[in-house]
Formats: sequence, structure tokens, C-alpha cells
Amino acid sequence: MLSLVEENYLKTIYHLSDGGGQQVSTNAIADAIKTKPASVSDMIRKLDRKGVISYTKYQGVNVTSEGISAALKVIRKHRLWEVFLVQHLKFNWDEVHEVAEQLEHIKSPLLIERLDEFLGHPKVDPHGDPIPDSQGVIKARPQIKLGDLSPKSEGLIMAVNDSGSSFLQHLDKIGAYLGARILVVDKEEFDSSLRVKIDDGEILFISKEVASNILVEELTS
Amino acid sequence: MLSLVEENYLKTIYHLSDGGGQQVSTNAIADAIKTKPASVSDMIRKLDRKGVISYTKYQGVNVTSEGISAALKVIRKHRLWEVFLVQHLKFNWDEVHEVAEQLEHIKSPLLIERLDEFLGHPKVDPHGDPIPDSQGVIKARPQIKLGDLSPKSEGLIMAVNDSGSSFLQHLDKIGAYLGARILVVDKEEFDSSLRVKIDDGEILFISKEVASNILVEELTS
DNA sequence: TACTTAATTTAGACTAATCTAAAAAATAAT
DNA sequence: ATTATTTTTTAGATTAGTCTAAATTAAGTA
Ligand SMILES: [Mn+2]
Ligand SMILES: [Mn+2]
Ligand SMILES: [Mn+2]
Ligand SMILES: [Mn+2]
Repeated sequence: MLSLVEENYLKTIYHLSDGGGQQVSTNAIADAIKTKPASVSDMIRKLDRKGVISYTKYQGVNVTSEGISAALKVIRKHRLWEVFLVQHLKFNWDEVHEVAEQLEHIKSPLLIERLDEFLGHPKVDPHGDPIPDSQGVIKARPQIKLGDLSPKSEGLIMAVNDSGSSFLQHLDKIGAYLGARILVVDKEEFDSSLRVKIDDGEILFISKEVASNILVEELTS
Repeated sequence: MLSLVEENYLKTIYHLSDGGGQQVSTNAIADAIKTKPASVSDMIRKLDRKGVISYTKYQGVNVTSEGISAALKVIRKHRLWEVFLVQHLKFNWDEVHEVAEQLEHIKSPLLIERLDEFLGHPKVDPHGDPIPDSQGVIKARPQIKLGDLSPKSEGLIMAVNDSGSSFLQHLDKIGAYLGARILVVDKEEFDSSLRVKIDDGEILFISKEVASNILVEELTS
């Protein structure tokens, strides 16, 4: 059984490791969790002892298969709660993340299965992120960064890489939303900014930073 | 701002004080929270410093008006979540208390107001306990213990005094539920047990312990 | 290879919450 | 009014999680 703090570390490490693939450094964890590297050293030793990561000093950490399954359980809860907040409590997609950070730690297998059922077994959360099923199976969808779309091609907005409210409010402002059709009019060599059209609207400028946090599925036209 | 543990202490003290009325002793708190009196001594000094209770050594504690309002906020959340679990996630009334003990600590004013709205501003929880409104106003309903009902009189089951699953499962077994009509056939002098009829069903025996945890509104027949 | 810098770990200290054992105060009983 | 008992508080330790500062290891550079 993991504490709330341990769950947060594990989830963060899982994300940084790209689903268990990459090795993760102490500093990267400290950065993501907004804590000090010294605290991370302590915690990863503990998580290693609990078997959810494997760690050798100065070598960074890897998530074990038990760790992956535990992380996916937390992520499943986080994303199901986000769906609930948006679909039933009229939250905007930029208001859900903070609350879901708390709700994801509620311990009750019955609760989460009933919530999943209540929501109709949703496949993605309000940010387009896939929701692991009760077995921990998560299916990725083919999606690339908007910034990697070639000029003149078109895509559908499938997900966002940043669930912070400032980014999402910016998307609201420019009229971008999940499911929107987006056409890359052209791309500026110098700063990698884009000019795009959303749903055949007027031309908008999009910075490299924004473009890298919008995930699209290319439309084969 | 109170920690999760402080919220639990305050809520317990509020309940033991009967809504802020009575003074509460260290041992009573320790008993209710299943902790040691030494721990309670530490905590009540802290809660006093935070202004939610007033405490003088060896004198027990009283809940302040700030304390009452903070306790009612936690209780409101607890009871709203219980309604959600029963009405929307198909939980039985004996399954909700443990989960609500966790959910009551989620911090988000928006969440709780939206949940209240989603639920249609319910007035009581699945155990018949009144839900404070967003201003912290809680209106008690006239109800007495089943054990205090005189023989031959009839009442409606309005609430239960014990939300533990074993008690509630017992009620399920004998067919007692909120809203049921209950007739006291007669009362045994010796052990204060009752013989009752629920909704004109067959005669049942009810012990003093059970009778004191069932709250009824007397029917003026 | 030797030196410099960056990353990581350890040492020691702190807060929150808890416990056991012992001391002090308040009640109850002779 | 003295004891005896119960209640409450204090003293000292423990665990989880965090921090700063110092030591250690690894990596980068000349
Ligand atoms: Mn989120
Ligand atoms: Mn999300
Ligand atoms: Mn309850
Ligand atoms: Mn209840």
C-alpha cells in the first residue's frame, strides 16, 4: 500500500519515464514534483524497497511492472474524475486538474468501478488522454504534435500535453478544442511558429510552445 | 486552513459536543478517534491556537463559532458525498460511510457547490442526517429514539444514529429503512426490548441497543 | 590524464502526528 | 481531611516527509 505522497512520486516517475520505458534522473523528479533532490533521494530508496521502482545509486530509476500497474491505477482514477467533473458538474477543462489531483488518492475499488460505469466507460479524459481500463490496459492513439504537421496539411485536435489552466484558457481564447479541425497554413522557419486555421475560421498565429502542446491526428486529404 | 487530521478531530469534537453545546473531555475524544489521550492533549492545544476550539488545561474543550462553521463544512461534504454514492453510484447505505470519510477532505469550494446542485440540494443524507446548506445552516427535525416511543404508538423512521455497516445490514435484514412506518406492539420492562411491526408486516423483536439507534417521528394517530 | 563542473547522496535538523511511561491535577472514597 | 483512583498532561521517542549544507560520485573539458 502506497501513501498519498508515494503515489504522487510514482505517478510522476511513470510519466517522466514515458510509461516505464526510459530511465529517470533524480533531478528530473525533483523538478517535476517541485521538491529538492535530497528529498527525492530519500523517497526513491523507499519506493525501491517497496518494489515499485528499481534503483541503484547514481544510476537513476526504472519503474517495475508492479510500479506501472500501480501508477496506471492512480492515472485511471485521475482521468475518470476529470470526466465526471466536466460531464456532470459543469467544470471547464481548465478547472479539473487540481481537484483530480486530490480525488485520485481516494481508496475504494468499488467507487472507481462504479464511477467508470456511471460515466459509461469513457476512453479519454477532457484533455484527450486515454483512460486505462480496469485491467490497466491503456491504448495509445496515433497522434503527433501540431508543430510536426507539415504546412498545408490538416489535422484533428486529439489531446493536449499541458493540463494547466493558463494553457487551456489560451486554447479557449483562440477557439481550439478537442475534435476541432486545424489547418496549417504555413510555418515560420525562424521561430517555428505557425499560422493556422481552426474550423475554417480566420488565420491565427501559434507559437512553437503552444504548437508542441497540441496533439493532432493527421487528416489524409 | 486545517489539515486532514485536524479536520477529523474537529468534526469528532463537534459531534461529541452535540453541535457545540457541551464541553468535551480529553478521554472522550481519544475514545472516539481511537487514539491515546496523550495525542489528544497535543492536538487540542493546536486546535485552540488555531481558534476553532477553546481549551484550558484539565477543563475540557468547547467548540468556538469558527470551529462550528468549519466542522459544518466538513459534515456538509461528508453527507453530500454519501447522497451521491447512493443515488448515482448504486452504493448501499451501509457502504458509503468509509468512502465519505475520505471524500469529505477534498478541498474545492466549486466542487462542493456543483455537487450540491447536481444532487438537487438534498436535505438529508442516506442515514437521515440533515445536510447543512452552503451557509452552514442546519435544520434539525423533530425526532425521538424508537426506544422512547410509547407502546401502541406509531412512528416513521427518520434517521439512524449509527452509520456502521453491521448495524445498517441488520436493519436491512429486518426490513427497516428510512421512511418505513413502525408500530410499537409492546415493550419488555426487564430489558427494554421492543416488539414492533414494520409496514404492517409480522411482529419483530428489537433490542434496546437497536431501538436507541433508530430515530422516528411520532405519528399522531 | 587532471581539473572543473554538475548531479547525486548523506548528515543533521525540522514539523506533524503518534505512542509509552511517568508526573501532575482533579475526583472520588474512606 | 487524608488517601486512593481516575483523568489529564508532560517528557521523550518514533515515523513520514521535507529542507539546507556538506560530502561524494559522475561527467565534461582542457
Ligand atoms: Mn489532470
Ligand atoms: Mn487530464
Ligand atoms: Mn457517514
Ligand atoms: Mn451519513
